[in-house]
Amino acid sequence: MTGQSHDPISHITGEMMPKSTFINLPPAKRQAILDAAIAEFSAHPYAAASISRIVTAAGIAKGSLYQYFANKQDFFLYLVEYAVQTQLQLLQSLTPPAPTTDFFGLLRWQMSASLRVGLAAPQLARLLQRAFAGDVPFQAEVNRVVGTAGSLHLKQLVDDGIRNGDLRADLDVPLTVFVLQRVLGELGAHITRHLDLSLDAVAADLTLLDRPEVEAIYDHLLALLRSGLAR
Amino acid sequence: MTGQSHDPISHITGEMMPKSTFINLPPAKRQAILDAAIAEFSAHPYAAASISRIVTAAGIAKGSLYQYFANKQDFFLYLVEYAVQTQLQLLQSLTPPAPTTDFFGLLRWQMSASLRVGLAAPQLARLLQRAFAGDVPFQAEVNRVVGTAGSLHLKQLVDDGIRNGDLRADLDVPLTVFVLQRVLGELGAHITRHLDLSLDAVAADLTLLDRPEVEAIYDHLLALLRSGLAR
Amino acid sequence: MTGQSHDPISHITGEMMPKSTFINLPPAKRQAILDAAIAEFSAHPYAAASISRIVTAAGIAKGSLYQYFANKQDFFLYLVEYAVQTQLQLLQSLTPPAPTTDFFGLLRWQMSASLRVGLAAPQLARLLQRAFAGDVPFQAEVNRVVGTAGSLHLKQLVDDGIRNGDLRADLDVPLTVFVLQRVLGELGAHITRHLDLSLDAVAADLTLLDRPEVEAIYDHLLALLRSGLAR
Amino acid sequence: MTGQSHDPISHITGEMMPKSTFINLPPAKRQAILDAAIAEFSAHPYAAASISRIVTAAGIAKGSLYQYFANKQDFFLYLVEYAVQTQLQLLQSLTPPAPTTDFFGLLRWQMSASLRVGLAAPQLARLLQRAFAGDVPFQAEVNRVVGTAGSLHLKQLVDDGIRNGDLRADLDVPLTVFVLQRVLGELGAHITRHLDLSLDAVAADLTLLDRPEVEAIYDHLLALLRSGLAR
DNA sequence: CATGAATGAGGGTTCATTCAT
DNA sequence: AATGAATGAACCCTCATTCAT
Repeated sequence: MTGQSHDPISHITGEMMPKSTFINLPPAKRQAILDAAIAEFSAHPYAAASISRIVTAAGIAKGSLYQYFANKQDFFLYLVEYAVQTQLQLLQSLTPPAPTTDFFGLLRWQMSASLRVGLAAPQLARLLQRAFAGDVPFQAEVNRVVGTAGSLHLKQLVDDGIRNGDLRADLDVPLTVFVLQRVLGELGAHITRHLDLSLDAVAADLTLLDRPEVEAIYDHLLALLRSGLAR
Repeated sequence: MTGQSHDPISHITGEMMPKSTFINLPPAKRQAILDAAIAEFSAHPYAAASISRIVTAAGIAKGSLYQYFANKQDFFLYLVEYAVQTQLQLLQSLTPPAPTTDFFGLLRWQMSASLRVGLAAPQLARLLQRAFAGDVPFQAEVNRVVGTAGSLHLKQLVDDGIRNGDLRADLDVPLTVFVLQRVLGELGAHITRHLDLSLDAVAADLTLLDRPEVEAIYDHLLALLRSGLAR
Repeated sequence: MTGQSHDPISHITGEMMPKSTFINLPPAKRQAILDAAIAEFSAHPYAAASISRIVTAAGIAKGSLYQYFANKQDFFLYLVEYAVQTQLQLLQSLTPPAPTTDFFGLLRWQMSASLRVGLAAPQLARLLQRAFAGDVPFQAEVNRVVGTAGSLHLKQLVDDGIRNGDLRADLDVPLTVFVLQRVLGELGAHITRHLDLSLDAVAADLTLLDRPEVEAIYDHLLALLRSGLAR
Repeated sequence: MTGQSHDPISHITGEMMPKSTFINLPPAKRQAILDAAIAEFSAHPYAAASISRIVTAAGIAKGSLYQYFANKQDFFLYLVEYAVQTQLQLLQSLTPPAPTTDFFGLLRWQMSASLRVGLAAPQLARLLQRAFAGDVPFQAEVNRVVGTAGSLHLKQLVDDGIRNGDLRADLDVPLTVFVLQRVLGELGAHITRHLDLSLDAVAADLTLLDRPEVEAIYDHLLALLRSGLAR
């Protein structure tokens, strides 16, 4: 496949795709650019991230980047999309739970999985955090690119839990999803902080997450969500 | 020498306070500067916020700002501190709950209070969010300035709840504090989003929070935290 | 009050004035900037003229120019205005004709005067030519700055000529003004070309225009305009 | 080697012709390139005209253009030549005047004809205007390409007029040609401006030029040139 | 012959900070 | 103490041209 003509999709999906020139790049070069860009955009807020530093780190000419992407915003949106896709792939590479698992079993798997995904690619996670933290002047485009992927998945989980009878039927579903999102989203940060681990250390050795202290935190959190705080 | 070179000394002396010149300013002028700065730093990420726009809006000379603060970072840190103090004052101005109230009663008050505080001064809230969202290249200094104010207060609440017997004695206290922090921190956003209110509308008319739907959300969240999700 | 309040004056006067910073510059420095800018904008079309070359030639920092003018367009518009004013002053410095001179006498003086003005400051003349030659992407602003100065003066001349009885009463005045404008506007170019003079040579020594051949051309042109081409 | 470096050889060999590759192109493709280029170079000053936009609009590869033409200047010079040729062809396609017509009759036909030609192909006219307005950094080459075509024709007309006895024998011929050139060159602009017509409107409907007001302007201008301004 | 990715100098502009007044 | 002009590095982006495929 050559694909050197104009990409018909880009007209439909708007400016969130790289030009075909980037797609057709030798994988090693493409990855070098991605690596440099992810490092830069995860280390600095969007406004402070520097295209110049990226091209220097990637070893390409500045003009080349503008053959691949229309502008800084387009570039960043592509990285956001790439980060989402990569994280989804990471997620799917993990051993899924048995299909018969109940809600809290699934939630436990979800905890471990999102932790591992977040820590396996901490730069991608940081980049995505930035994309949603009001860091960018084009929040709407970010949302359009990412869609509601994250919360939709959780909503499905809760809906199924109610249907299965695992959860109370009178739950405020949006509120429940909100709580789960907020808690799961930063659970990794809590654990690393609480166990005095550095993000880098964990990223370098994910087996640090197999420690019983971590399992204990999962258990505590599950107990809290399952039965509440009250005596 | 010109430019944005870092002063190595500032790291040693730890400047985070305005010089006395700012303290001694006529209150009206001081407030004009604060207003302009808070508007700018809440509207733009730290890196994109412009000193030039601030001094223009405040009607002062650019050089004057550098008589009051060592540099942009020092200025921002002062604003963070100011925001924290102001929010604490707002909090203390609200009718406190009866001292005999139990943990969940206190928590309910806390929900309403943090919502009102966040919405009464949305710019300050936004600025603080930015300060913690990795927006700034001097995260450590931010944490040093703010201290553990927020979570300390919640820890106290939980500790008391356990002591009073309102809460289960086997709670993982740091984990519980973490959950409460995460949930309370964005509860306002969830409510405004869920009830289709705009932040500005609520900020303009805090009585919108007196609607029964809001109370219902408090109730649901309290029930969830008290008794958990399980049937 | 805070925010990015607009300067109320700029809305009225429009962006065609330098900031006061330029006005207050030491005359020598101000002139150096003007000289460098006029040289650049007369030597290159607007789009090809380089701010970088100007500041280098003027010996100032690039940022300084942006303290004086809002942007390239604003800068250029100021130069256009300056060129018009300077040429008017040059014009007024020439010995005016006796007040009783008839139309064709006045026209003869006008020929000589506009020639001398155009050649005394050939860069300004060239810059103004560019400003009207569709060189700039903001033609409307150029016209607003310059106004109808040039053609108004000629119209006055023609109107007076008709009133005095020097000219036929049935003239199409706008057409006549158009013809005079077109012919006078490039008369200097015709003369230098025809007499094999270089613009620079004439600019360096205006007395070259005192040659009888030049006077002869005036006479021929006057005769042509007075009595037409027909035998 | 990259960049906009000048090829020193091109000055010697005087490339102003397209390479044979362009001549041998399928007519449809060749015309697409010409159309795109004329649109671009008539819409933007030479320095601001973009080769990238041209190849995009023409649907060809950027490199292909450099197979046809040595560089931007060479390309532009070819377009100038093409514009001149095309306008001459347009001119010859108009009903010529009777061969016995006198000078002023021929001039009247010339007025109408140059108006129609200029308005029938306004982009070509605009491009030629730019080529002569000092828009380009290679004025000498432009003049060499176009030659003295325009003024030669007028000179012929004047010479014949004198020989026929239609014109005064003591005319300064170069001056007369100069006057006619200047007046005829912008007559279209004067008429459209004076009659409140837009260039586009006239270009779309050339019959707008058949209005009696236009004829009246021709008559006035002829009278002015024939008998002069004096009473 | 056609292609279009690669180039890097150069474009205009903004920035936080300094310092002479 | 207050000023605001001066600075020049850094910003994002565009350009005409080349050359390996």
